[in-house]
Amino acid sequence: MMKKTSEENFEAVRKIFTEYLEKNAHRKTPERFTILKEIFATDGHFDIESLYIRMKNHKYRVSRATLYNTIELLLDCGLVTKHQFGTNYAQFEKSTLMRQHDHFIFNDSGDVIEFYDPRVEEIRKEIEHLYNIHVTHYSLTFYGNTKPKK
Amino acid sequence: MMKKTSEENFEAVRKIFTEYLEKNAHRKTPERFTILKEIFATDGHFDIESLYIRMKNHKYRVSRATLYNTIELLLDCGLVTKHQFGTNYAQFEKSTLMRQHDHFIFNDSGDVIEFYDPRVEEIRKEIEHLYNIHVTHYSLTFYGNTKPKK
DNA sequence: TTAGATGCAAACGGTTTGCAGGGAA
DNA sequence: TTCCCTGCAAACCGTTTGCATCTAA
Repeated sequence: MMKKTSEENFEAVRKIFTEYLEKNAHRKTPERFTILKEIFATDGHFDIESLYIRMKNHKYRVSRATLYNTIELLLDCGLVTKHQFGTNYAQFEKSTLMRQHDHFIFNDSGDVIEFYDPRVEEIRKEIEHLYNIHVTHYSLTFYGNTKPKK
Repeated sequence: MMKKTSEENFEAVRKIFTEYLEKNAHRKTPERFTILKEIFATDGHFDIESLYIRMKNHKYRVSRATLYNTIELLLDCGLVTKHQFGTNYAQFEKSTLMRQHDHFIFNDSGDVIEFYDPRVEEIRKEIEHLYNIHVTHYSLTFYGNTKPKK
């Protein structure tokens, strides 16, 4: 089976966003799609300020207000997820089609390792059952350093 | 075996703080111990602003700067832990002698359920081994609602 | 045509910083 | 007496809001 090209993948993403906007009677403005494209053109985590600067460098006329506005829509339709890694500003991550994952953050550099562990899902189910609650989202983050040499 | 009174427990806490201050050549100011006392006199999570207001209501002369300063010391000696529950302000929790626990946050009210699950520790060990890293701290938080009635 | 979206700048709110005065050692 | 710590207020910075203008529908 052929791997999808990133263009094809982005078309799928664009379609999800388009349908979300139509369904919720939001306008399909060029700004919104430009922001979507910029986010999906880069890997890793980002914050609003760095996205703003990146778009400015690409000569796009955009305001922070619109970035915050659009991120909100992208969160709502699940194309982007939000993290608060212990700092007082939010970081974001484009959603991938790959499975759920968690994070390890290096204390000094802020670098990120992503990992997956099925036991988190088991814990979630047990918590839901135990307290009769419904989990909408969660966050598991480990913080630390590279292991010191012996 | 008799349960310790809260006074006895607080004496233990005061001692930890005192020894920490002495060991690190920090002054044992009355403000620092008043803040410690105020924090341990109340249950649940708190943020700096509510602690500030609480102390003002108790007619203590205290500044936000000193609260931030002192909280930093309390974090450093492990008497307080810091959380960032998806908001853009920090919340704190006095350390208990009980075992490690994690959190469930109600989306609407912000209310907190604490729970413990040993599998988190297993995940931590595996992550450390897998990536050759050392975990200094971590955060597992579920967010959600009460289960809707059928 | 019009209500929703945008860019800009000011406002907001939690946190940090600068500084003169105060007090622990 | 020293210099760390305090209270106060201003600065800082990520985020939100108000508003005139623009534009998708």
